[in-house]
Amino acid sequence: MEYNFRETEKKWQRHWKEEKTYRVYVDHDKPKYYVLDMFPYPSGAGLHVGHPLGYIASDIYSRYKRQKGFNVLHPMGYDAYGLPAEQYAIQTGQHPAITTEKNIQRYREQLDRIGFSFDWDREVRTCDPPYYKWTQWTFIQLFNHYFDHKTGKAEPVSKLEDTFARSGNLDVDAACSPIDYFTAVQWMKMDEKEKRHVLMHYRLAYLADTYVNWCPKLGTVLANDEVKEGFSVRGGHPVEQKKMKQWFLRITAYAERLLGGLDDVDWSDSLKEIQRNWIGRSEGATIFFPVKGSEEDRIEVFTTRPDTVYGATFMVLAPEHELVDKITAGEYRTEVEAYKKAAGSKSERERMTEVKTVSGQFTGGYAVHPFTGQDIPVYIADYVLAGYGTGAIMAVPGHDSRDHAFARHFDLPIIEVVEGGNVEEGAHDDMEGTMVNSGFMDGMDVPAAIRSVNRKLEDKEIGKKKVNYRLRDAIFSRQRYWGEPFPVYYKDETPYVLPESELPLELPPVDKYLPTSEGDPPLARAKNWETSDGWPLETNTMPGFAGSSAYYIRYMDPRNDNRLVSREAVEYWENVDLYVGGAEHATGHLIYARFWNKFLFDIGITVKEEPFKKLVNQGMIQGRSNFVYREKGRNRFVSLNLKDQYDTMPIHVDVNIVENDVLDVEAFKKWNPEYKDAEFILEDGKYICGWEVEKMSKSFHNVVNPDDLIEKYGADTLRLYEMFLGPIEQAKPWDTKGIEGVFRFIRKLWRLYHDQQNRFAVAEEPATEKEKKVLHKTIKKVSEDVERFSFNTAVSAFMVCVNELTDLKCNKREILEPLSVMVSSFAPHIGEELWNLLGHEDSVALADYPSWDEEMVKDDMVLYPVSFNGKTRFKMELPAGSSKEEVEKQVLGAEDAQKWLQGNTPKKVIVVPGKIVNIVI
RNA sequence: GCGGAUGUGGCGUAAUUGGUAGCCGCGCCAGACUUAGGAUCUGGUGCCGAGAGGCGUGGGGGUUCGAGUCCCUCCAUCCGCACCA
Repeated sequence: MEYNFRETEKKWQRHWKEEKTYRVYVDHDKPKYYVLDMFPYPSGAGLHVGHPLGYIASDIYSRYKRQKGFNVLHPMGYDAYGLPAEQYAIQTGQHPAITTEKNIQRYREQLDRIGFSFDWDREVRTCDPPYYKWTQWTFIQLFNHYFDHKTGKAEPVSKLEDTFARSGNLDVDAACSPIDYFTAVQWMKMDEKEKRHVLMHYRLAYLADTYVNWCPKLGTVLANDEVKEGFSVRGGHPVEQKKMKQWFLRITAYAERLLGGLDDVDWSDSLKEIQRNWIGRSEGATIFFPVKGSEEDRIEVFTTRPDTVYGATFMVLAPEHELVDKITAGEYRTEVEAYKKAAGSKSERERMTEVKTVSGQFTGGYAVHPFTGQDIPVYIADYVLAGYGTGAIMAVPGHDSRDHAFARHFDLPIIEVVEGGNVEEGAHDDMEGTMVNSGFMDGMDVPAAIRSVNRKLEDKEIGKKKVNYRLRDAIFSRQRYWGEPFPVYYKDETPYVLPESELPLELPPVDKYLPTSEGDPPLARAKNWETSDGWPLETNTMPGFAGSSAYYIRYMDPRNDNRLVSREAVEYWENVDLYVGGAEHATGHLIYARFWNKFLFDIGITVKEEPFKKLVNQGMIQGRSNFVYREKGRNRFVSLNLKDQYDTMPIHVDVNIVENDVLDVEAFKKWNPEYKDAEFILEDGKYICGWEVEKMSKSFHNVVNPDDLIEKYGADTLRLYEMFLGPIEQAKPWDTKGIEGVFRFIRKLWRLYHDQQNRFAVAEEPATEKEKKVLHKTIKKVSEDVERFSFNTAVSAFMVCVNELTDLKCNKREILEPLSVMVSSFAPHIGEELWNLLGHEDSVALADYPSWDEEMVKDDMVLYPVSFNGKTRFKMELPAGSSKEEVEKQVLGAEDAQKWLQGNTPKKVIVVPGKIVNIVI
C-alpha cells in the first residue's frame, strides 16, 4: 500500500471548502499581506498546464505568509467580458452570459482540483451588475473630473466651472484637448449645450472625434495596446484608421505621474522599461512658424532639438493637419488632395511596410522662419504622424536622418548647424559639436544652445520649452455587445451621465449580437434603450480593461453595495503586496490599472498611489511538440534516426500518445482514421519521434491538460513539478516525463512517516544532531528561497532533505512535524494529511512556520578544495574554526601538496577561511 | 534601427557576495528483486583519454592568486517598441 493521493486530496479539498479554511477578514491584530493573481478570462478551452503556473507560485507564497503570521488576502475572480464569448454568440445565438457562466464553472472545477487557498467568498466577475455598478460609477467620476496641473491631481469639474465664470480659461492650467481662450463674459454668455461642449475638452472621460484603430472584421475600434503591427491582438484581423466619435480616457494627464511612480515599485527592470517606452517622454520645445501671407495662422511644431532651428529649411505637416487646406496654393490643390487621399486609404500595415520609401507633396505654401525671416516651403508627408506632438515638424535635414532623406528626394537645401559631421553625406544627429550658422547660438555647445534658444523663444513669445509624450489617450468605446454599458444618455446630442442612484445600468437583451443595418452597435437593437424621460442611452460599451482596472480594490470589500470599497477595508488592505501574472499586460492592463488607481487616489477612494507594490511575471510554459516522419506520397512513417534515408516530411503528433519520445503505434493508428493502415519503419523495434519547443497550442497537438496529470499523479505532484521546472520568471518547455521524479518524492516523503505496512509510525524520541542539522538546513534554505521566489530550488531542497532523512532512517516527530508544515505550502494536501496524522485538529494552514537555529546550520568540518594556480588538485577536511595560518600549515604539510609542489616553494598561499585554499607556484 | 532579457551535460536546471562548475530531477548504463516490467530498490553517468591527465559555462580578449559570475568585443535566440520629430 502506498500513499492514496486521490482519496486524500479529495478529502481535504472538501474539508477546506466546508470549513472555509481560507476565509479572511480585516484583523487589526495581524499584519496584512495581499497576494493577487491576474484574474483569468474564462475561455472555452479550459486551463492547460501553463495557466496555473503563476497561481501555484502565488499560492505557495500566500500559504507561507499565512504560516509566518500574516493575515493574507488571496482572492480569485473572472475577467468575464470579452470577445470570444461574443463571437460565439454571433455564431450560435447563445447569450454570452450563458457561455461565460459555463466556462467559469469549468475553470472553477479545474482550479479547485489544484488545491488553492483562495477565499472564494470574495470572488468577483466583471460582468455581474453589482460589480460593474462600480465600473460605471468610476466612469461617472472620471467624467466629472479634470486634471489640474497646478494641484497635480484630479479636481471636480464644478471647480473648473467656477473658475470659468470668474476669469474664463486664460489662467487655467489643466490637461485638455486643443481649445481657444475665452473670457468669463464669453463663458457666461454660453448656453448649457455650449458650456458642456467646452467642458468636454477638460473631462478625464471625454467624447471626441478622432482617428481611431478600426477593425472591420471585429466591427469595433481598438486601443493602441490592442493593435500590434497593424493587426488586432485578439484574432489577428487587419486594422485601419477611421475618423469616429468615441469616448476617451485622458490617461495622458497622468503621464508624468505614471512615469514617476515606476521608481517606487518593485517590478522587473524590463517591465518598467517597457512602460517607460510606452509613455515615451521627450523634452523639447514648441515653436510657432507664421504662415506666409496670413495674419493669424501659425504652424506649431514640436522638436526635441530647438538648437537646430537655424537648420530648418522646410516644414512638413501630417496629411490630416488642419492647416493643410488653408496653406495649399490653388495650383497644387489637385496633387495635395490626391496625396491626402492616398495616405488616408493606407492601412496601418501598409504604412509600416513603406517606412523606408520617401513620399510627400509640396503644398505651394510657405512659412516664415521665426529667426531668419526667410520663406521656407511647406510639404505634407505621411512620415509625420497626426497623433504625435503637433502633427507638424520643422525639418532639419542636416541633423535628422528622415528629414535628410526627404530633402535629398525633393532637392531641398541642407544647412549644417552643428559641427562634427558631413551633412552632405548624411544627417549628423549627435549632441556633440559646436553650433555654426546659427546666429546668436554660434560657438555654443548643444546643451547651452538649447538653454539659450528656449529662453529666446519665451522672450519673443514664439514658442516655449515643452515635454511631450508618446502615450495617447485611451479609446474607451467599443462597438460591441458583451461589455459594460456606459451610464450615459444624450439630450439633443449632448452627453450627460446618469445619476448614481440609477446604477447599475444593466446590459439589455438584444435579438442579435450584430451591428444594426445602419452600422450602429448591437445595443442600438435593444428595446426601450433610453432613460425614463425618453432620452437615448449610449450604445457603445466599455472595453475589456474597464472591468480589470480596479478589481483588486473590489476584492477588499466585494459585497459592499454603497461604496466601491469601505474606508476600513481599504485602509487595512491598502494595495497589492505581490501581484503575479504575465508580462503581456505590460502596456495594457498594468498601465490602465495604475492610471485608474491614481485617479481613485486623487478622489480619496484608494490610499496608495501605486496599486501593485511588487510584481512577478511568470514565464510562459512552452509546448514540447513531437513529430513523426511520413514518407512523401505514402502512408509509411520512418523513425527519427532513419528518416534521412527516405524522402520524408515531419507531421505533428499528439504528445499524449508519445512517451519518452517513443510513439505508441497502436494509439497512433487510432488517433486519426487516415493512419489506420499506416506502416512503420522502426529502429530497435521502436518508433522514435523527433521533438521541438513551440508555443503550447491545439494546432501543434502539444497541449497538456492539468486534469489528466492530477488524475494520474495528484495535485501536489503537479504543483511541485510546475515549480520544479525552473525559475518562475523564465520561459521553459513543458515535458511531462520529468514529473515522475517529484511523484517519487511525494511517496518517499510519505514513507518517512509510515512503516513498511503503510502504518503511521512517528517516534517521539529526541532527534540526533545529524537529523536536526538536516532539518535546520532545510528550513533555512526553503525559507530564503521562498522569500526570493526561487521555488524550483526550494523543491530541490525538499528532495535533498527527504533523501537524507531516508538515509538516516529518521522518523522522529521533532523533525517530521516542522517538515510537514514547510511542505504544506507547496503540497498542501499531503501536508495537511501528515499534520493531521500527527494529531493536530486545526489546519496546517495556520500552523507556525518553523524557524532555524543558525548554530545548527554550521558545519564542524570544512572540506577545503586545494588548488594550485587556480586548478583544484585535492581536497582536505579541516575543523571549521581553523585559523588561516593553521589551514596553510596543514595543507602544505599534506602528502598531496608535496606531490603538486614538486619541490618548489609556493610564491603565495591564499586561504579563504571556510572556502578555499589556492597555492601559487 | 532602438531598448530589454537569455546563452551551463542528451534534457529541465543549480552554483544568493568573484572561491570545489554541474546540486536536484529526467533520460541513459549496470546490477538486485521479479513469470514479467513502462513497478520498486542500489550504484554509475560533463567531454576526451586505457591511464596519468587534459579540456570544459555561446566565440574572442581583459582584470584577478582565482571568473559561469566583473569589464570590452563579437555571435545566436527570445521579447518589447518602431517614420515619436
